[in-house]
Amino acid sequence: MDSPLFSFIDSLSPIEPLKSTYSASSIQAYQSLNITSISSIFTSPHDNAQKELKLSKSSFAEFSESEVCADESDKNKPSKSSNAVRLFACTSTLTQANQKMTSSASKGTVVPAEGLNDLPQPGQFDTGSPDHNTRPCHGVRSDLKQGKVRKLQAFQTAKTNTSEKRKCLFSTEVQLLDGSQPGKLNDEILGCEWDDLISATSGELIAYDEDHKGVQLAVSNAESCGFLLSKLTGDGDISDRTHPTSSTQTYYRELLMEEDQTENAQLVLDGEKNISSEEIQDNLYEANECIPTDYKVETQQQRGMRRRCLFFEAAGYSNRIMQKESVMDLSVSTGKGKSPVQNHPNPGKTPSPRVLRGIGLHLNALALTPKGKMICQDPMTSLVPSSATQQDAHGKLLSAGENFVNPGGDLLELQMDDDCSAEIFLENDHDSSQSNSPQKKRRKADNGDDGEACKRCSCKKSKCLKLYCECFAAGVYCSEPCSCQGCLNKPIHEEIVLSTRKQIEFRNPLAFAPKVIRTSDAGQDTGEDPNNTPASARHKRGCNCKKSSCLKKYCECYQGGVGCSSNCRCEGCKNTFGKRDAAVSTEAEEMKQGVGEAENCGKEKENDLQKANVQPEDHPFLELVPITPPFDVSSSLLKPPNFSSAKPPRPTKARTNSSRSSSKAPGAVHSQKSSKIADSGSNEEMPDILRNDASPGNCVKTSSPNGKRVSPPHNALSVSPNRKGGRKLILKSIPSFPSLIGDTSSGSSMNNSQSTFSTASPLALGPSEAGC
DNA sequence: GAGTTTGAAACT
DNA sequence: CAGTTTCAAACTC
Repeated sequence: MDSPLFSFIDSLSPIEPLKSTYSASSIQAYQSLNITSISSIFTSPHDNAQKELKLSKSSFAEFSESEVCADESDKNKPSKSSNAVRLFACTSTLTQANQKMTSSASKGTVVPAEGLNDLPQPGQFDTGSPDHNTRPCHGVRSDLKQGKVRKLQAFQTAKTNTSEKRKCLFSTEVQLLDGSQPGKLNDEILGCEWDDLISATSGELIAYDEDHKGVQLAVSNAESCGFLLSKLTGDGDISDRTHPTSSTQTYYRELLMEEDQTENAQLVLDGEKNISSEEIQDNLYEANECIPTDYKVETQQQRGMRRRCLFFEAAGYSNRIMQKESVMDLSVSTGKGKSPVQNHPNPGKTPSPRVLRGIGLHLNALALTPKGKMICQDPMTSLVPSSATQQDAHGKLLSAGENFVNPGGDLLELQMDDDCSAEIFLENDHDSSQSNSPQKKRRKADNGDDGEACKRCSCKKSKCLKLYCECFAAGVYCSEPCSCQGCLNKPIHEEIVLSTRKQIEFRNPLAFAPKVIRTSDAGQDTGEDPNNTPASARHKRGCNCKKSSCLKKYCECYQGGVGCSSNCRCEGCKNTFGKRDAAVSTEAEEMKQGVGEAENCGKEKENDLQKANVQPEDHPFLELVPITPPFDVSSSLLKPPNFSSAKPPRPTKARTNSSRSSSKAPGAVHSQKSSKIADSGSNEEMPDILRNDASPGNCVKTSSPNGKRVSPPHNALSVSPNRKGGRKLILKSIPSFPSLIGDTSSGSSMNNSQSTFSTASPLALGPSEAGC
């Protein structure tokens, strides 16, 4: 901070305080933002990826050169709005040179108007071509990141000028452009700058970056954008800002600390407060941001992934793991470890944030259906921090997957999609999605192995604004691969999409919730015993199959790789993953709790056997299924609120749940084990989700939510007295989740933030983002 | 690739 | 809330 650079920068930062403009715009953006943000959220990851790619490649180069110059000049003068972005990039270059800029909060004002303006104006980006999407995303993300950045910066005390930050953000691009710098930049990369920019927008901050020549922020920004969107949508943002959760703060602090903060004074900026939820999210992403330039690409992809991927959650989870374990890798690449994530002593925290991102529950469901395919794609990207090369990323992902116990299965799948993600995104970015092009799909399929990996719809009458549309249901924007007609599920129509989403959610709060809930155990189980996993997971609503005997994809349960449960109203159920009767019995047992355990065991065993027979061979996904838990986690973040508000989609389920819940205590399942207690009847679903979430992180595994069905025998957990051991377990997981998120703040804080989000933005795109 | 089947989603 | 219609995916040929 103190370094001459600082002073130098300060002198440089002629950039006028765009704050006002920026802040105003930013604010507006936030407020209105949701739309943009939403779009960003929904925007298919593909788009983002594309944009990023473009930027990284051609754009960067261009920017780097022309813009850089401009940047310098810009530094003194606010650049043009449109150019702002580029300028940022340029600035990034500058930043590279000077990167360390500290702007005090007071300086925050310094933020270059241009950049700020630009950033704040997501709309501009959006309007643009497919690229727009990316840009907007950046903007959004930048905003999101800003929060993070703020935190980081704040923590760092470093005060970077918004302009600088902007630069940084773009710098990442620049870096990309400049092949030479990447290495250095990587080190420097800090999402911070972006964050700073964002923060600047928010007005809070000031960020500064020190050395971070390049800023990968852009990448993180994209992600952050998603968060922002979610935040925005969620209102939570504001609330969060106003009331930063202790946990978040702590988290940020830690992040900051981890990063370079040591270098920078640990000042807490005003922004810190503001950071709150957003920051949290950002933090989550931060890891990504932090990731070295190399990761940038991946991160970008991740964006797309997030949006799209159902596995989002899983990805997030995996990311966590990745970060934790792989963090080292990242740090290595980055060299400086500025990325909080990497540095984070507490991997858990960082991961948790990501997990939060994973919010997109829907995705889970989708993911399930795709069976891994989808998962593969996005998750991969999302999971992978961002390695220099995708391949690396893959490797990382894989590694990450390995690391993940539960997610592991997911990870595998994720890997698959590298191709898909990249290509798809690229293609998707364009609006073409609407245009019917089965070919695209094919392509995806071809590329992704699983054509399904990438979600694509063929809607003709629904305009992709109904749950009929898989993309929409998954919380992702339609992309090129889609062969839909009259598609309105595009970033350009964010508002429409959001409003529609809200309507649907209003009608059915769980509409976008993951259809299949997996117990945390599932992952483990799957890993260990494929048989169990399926059992663990259950379709929330349950199916209503009559002719398919729950043996075809028509059956959502089957499609999701889960057995039918008491919630199902199917006739002649022959679900290989678990028959309804069995499920019912299991539930009954659960109801009985301890009492019927023995019986359940027997039944479950049978089920398991069946499953075992079927699953392994027939349903690879089962493994995938475990993924859901992670998603759930993320989803839990978003959705919990929703759930709270949400009405049980179907009374029947609710009923069952309620009955179950009765035994369980709502909410608070702070301790994992306590989770048992926790199940609140009301939240059964939520709990499940949460459970899932928690599971990944915690031990969910230990307890098998699945318990219901899965084999109680297998898991003592199942034994859980409560009607559904699995669920109980889930609850447990929930508590754990919070803990993961922020040890400091504790789950509660997290929960709050989450809840706010969820509530705030029905869209939540979290999912989409998460989505991947 | 076209047509049919299926069951969820949406509507009444 | 129940019944019907609409819709798009899944499936079949």
